[in-house]
Parts: sequence; C-alpha cells; structure tokens
Amino acid sequence: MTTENSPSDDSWLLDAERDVQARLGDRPLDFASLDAISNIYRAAGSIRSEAEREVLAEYGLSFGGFTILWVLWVWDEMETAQLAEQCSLAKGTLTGMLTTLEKRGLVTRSRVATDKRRVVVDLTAEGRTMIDTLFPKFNAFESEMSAGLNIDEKKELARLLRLVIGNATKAR
Amino acid sequence: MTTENSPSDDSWLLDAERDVQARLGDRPLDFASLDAISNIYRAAGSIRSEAEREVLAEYGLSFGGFTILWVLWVWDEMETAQLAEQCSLAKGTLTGMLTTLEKRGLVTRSRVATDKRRVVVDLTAEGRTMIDTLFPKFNAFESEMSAGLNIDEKKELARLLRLVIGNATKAR
DNA sequence: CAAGAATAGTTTGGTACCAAACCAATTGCT
DNA sequence: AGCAATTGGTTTGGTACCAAACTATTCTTG
Repeated sequence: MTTENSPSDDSWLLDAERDVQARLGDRPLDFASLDAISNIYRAAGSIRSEAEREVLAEYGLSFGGFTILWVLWVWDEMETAQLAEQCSLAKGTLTGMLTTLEKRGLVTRSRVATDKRRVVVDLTAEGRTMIDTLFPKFNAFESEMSAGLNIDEKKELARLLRLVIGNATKAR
Repeated sequence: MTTENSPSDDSWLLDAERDVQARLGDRPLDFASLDAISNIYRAAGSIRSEAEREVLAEYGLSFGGFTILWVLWVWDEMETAQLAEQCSLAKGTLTGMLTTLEKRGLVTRSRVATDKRRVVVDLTAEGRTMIDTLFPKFNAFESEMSAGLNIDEKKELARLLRLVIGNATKAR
C-alpha cells in the first residue's frame, strides 16, 4: 500500500519531485516512472558517496575497488571476464583497477596454465583480512541506509528493483 | 505484499543474491538490507549504462551532462552552486562539465552583476531544443525500465527510495 | 575603512570509467 | 598442418568525477 495523502498535500515528496511536477505537470509524461527511476539514481548516488566517506575512506578504497574485493570474497578466485560482469565494469576498466589493487597487495593475478590468454584473480591473505573486517561494517552501513523500512518493505524494495534490473539487462 | 515462496524456492532471486546467501548465509549479517541496498546500485548502474547506450549516445551526452541539461530545463537558469547540488556533483566537476557543454553551445555562463563571484548558467536556444526533444524519449525509456510494475508499485518504489535517500543525506 | 574571514568558482592532481584499437593465444575449417 | 576467425586481456585516448589548493570577490568587524 502507498501512504494515503489528501489531493493537494505533496509534503512527502522530495523537493526535486515537487518542482518537476510544478514545471512539467501539464505535459504528457509518465510521472510515476519518472519518480521511481530517478529516485533510483538519486539513492544510488547518495549511498555511494556516503559509503565512500563514512566506511571506505578509512580503508582507502573506492566503491568500485570495494566491490571487486567483495565479489572475490563471496565467490573466491574468479577469471577477469566474470569479475568484470559481476562488478558491472568494462573489461578495460577492470584491468586498471586490478593493477591498483595488485600494487596495494590486496589481489593477485595469475595466468591459467591450460589457456594462457586467461587470467585468474584472487584475494591475497591481506586482501581477505581487509574485506573480512570491512564487510560487516559495510553491512551495518547498509542497515543504517535502510532504517525506517521494516523487513517486508526491504524485501519489497529488493523485489521491485529486481524487476527494474531485469528490464535494464534484458537486451544483453 | 511480498510474493509468496515456498521455503526452498529461491528462483525469483538474482543469481548474485542467491550466491551471496549460499556463501554467507551462516554469518550474522542483515541480508534484507544487503539485498535491498545492493540492488539499488545494481539497478542504477544498469539503467545508467543502458540509458547512455540507448538514448543518450545519439545526442553525444553523458548521463551527467544530460542531468545538467534536464535540471536547467526544469528550473531555468541556476547558479552553479545550486546546480551542483541538484546534480549531486562536486563543484569542481561541474566546472569541467559546464565547459564541455558550453563548447558545444548548449549552455551559457554569465557572471552576476551584483556579485562577481557568482555565475549563472542557462540553456542556449540550441540546448533548450535538444532537451525538449530528448526528454520525452528519456521518459519513454524510464517507462520501459519500469515495465512490469503497476502504478502502485512504481509509487511504492519511489516512496521506499525516498526513505533511503533521506537516510543517506540526513547527515548533510 | 582596512585587514581578515568567508564565499563562489576554477585549477590541480589523481582515480575511475568507457569504447575502440590492439596483441597474444586458441579454435575451427579445409 | 596451416591460416582465418574468435576469444581474453591490455593499451590508448578521452570524459567524468572527487578532494584539496588556489584566486578573486564580498562581507565583517574593530
């Protein structure tokens, strides 16, 4: 259920949403989709910068670098193609970021013996230690970010986003 | 309401969510928040790259550049500080992006007469024409991205994200 | 009204990020 | 086997992005 509002009460909207409505309300646009989708990147952007400042800065990691460590933590060693896919990065981008993480001693790269084109990436002991202590903090941060949502609302949010992700990745 | 599932049926989850559960399910983590929040950036990332490829590439605009034009379209001329705030950009970043847009003849910068530190940005006629034809396309894209959600679900998604945005921007 | 403090924007130095060109290894076809 | 097509990663060239240092202007306060 959506929260009930009297017709002219829009105080529950973000300022931006209200201004958009005031300026473009007379145009034939899909405002429900507009608000839903634009709030996705508003949320992602603010979470990302908040995470980098509040949790990741202490470890000298960017959001992208953190994601790489996290994926390796969950799945263990992984070939770069899959890793790029999991992290939603272009393969060229991953090359550079792995070089950074490698220089810091957090990951290793090694060629596959049976196919020397391929490269397997894995966490070093140091990298594993870092993500081992970092991830619980990150998860606590995620809890903070979803404060005010009960368990069913969190699940519903995850579900609705899953549908959007499906739409955005259908083509590929 | 969340969709009903029998205890061991997790086919409705993303692969990534299922793998995380399998690997970390025995740890004391907040998985509901983890799924909700991580799906936010999964969704944002896939929408962003899809938008850049499917809608924005034709106009030679980055997502950030589009956002600047869009904000100026909705609010008319704006000082750079507010513009950076609206676009969630660091002020230095905005300087560079405005230079790019200015070179392409899409926006103008002008000093405020009464306070020569300040700069007002506005769309040129050309910029206005571009966003005028581009935005309806972008909005249609937003509709596609939220296909499969009914109107109440879109509103619910927007509402839940609003709560998250509130949490992520509370501090500032 | 003259410092000094505050404010607005730009510059600087560095990472992250992408698409396209590129190189090396493997596979497929004849 | 031998050459073409394919595949996996890296390099290249360019934008976007941030934090911190800097410049120019305005405000404040003794």
